[in-house]
Amino acid sequence: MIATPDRTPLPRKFFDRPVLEVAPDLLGRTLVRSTPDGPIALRLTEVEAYDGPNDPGSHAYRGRTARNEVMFGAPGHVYVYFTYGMWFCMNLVCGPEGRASAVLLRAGEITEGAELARTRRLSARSDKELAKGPARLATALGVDRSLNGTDACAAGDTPLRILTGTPAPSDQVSNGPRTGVSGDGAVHPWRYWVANDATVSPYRAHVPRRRRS
DNA sequence: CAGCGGATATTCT
DNA sequence: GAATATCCGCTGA
Repeated sequence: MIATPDRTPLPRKFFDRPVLEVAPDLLGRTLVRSTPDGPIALRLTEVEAYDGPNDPGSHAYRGRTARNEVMFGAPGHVYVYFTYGMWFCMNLVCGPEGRASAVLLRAGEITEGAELARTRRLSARSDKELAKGPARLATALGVDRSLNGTDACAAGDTPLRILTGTPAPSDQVSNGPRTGVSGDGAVHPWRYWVANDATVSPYRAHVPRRRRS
């Protein structure tokens, strides 16, 4: 069989599957962010699955709101949320439509456009840290709320798409509890990462923080 | 290196 | 009012 062309975007049917199938299958794939200043490419090394109605850790667990409405739409679209008053995080909506499941993109290795990513991540002490964490990943790629609802499967020079590429071999994929998730949602081992990869973010258990007076 | 406080939108109570 | 799918800069070992 002829090798798949490297720049082919993943089709919508890739995302129209249960989120627990899609999440590990995304590891090793390349995300391309096209900007007026040039492209940035990222090899995904860490993701987390959120399964709408069955998942207390999901933004969609308590139903549809203005913030999470993209999760209830078609697979293959980008859900961007703003958190802790400062940061953006990006997800890819999975199937079936209406289930409100999505994969949070937590970390990756910048493989193209590192110079551009560095200008957005001035605090990074090495290139390994450019996208080591979900908010860092979104910052490095210049992703904000204006891209919420973007179709990652559309043809042409779109702002965001995932290339077919080659997934990480399953024997190199590890999984465990999700980062920063509390309560009943913490029991699910739905964080997936490429084993022994230096760009994977450190695990942090959920810690409630006292509010300032 | 570990620990902790600050920033403060969005949602739920 | 309180918690959260986070990160950064400072403090002290």
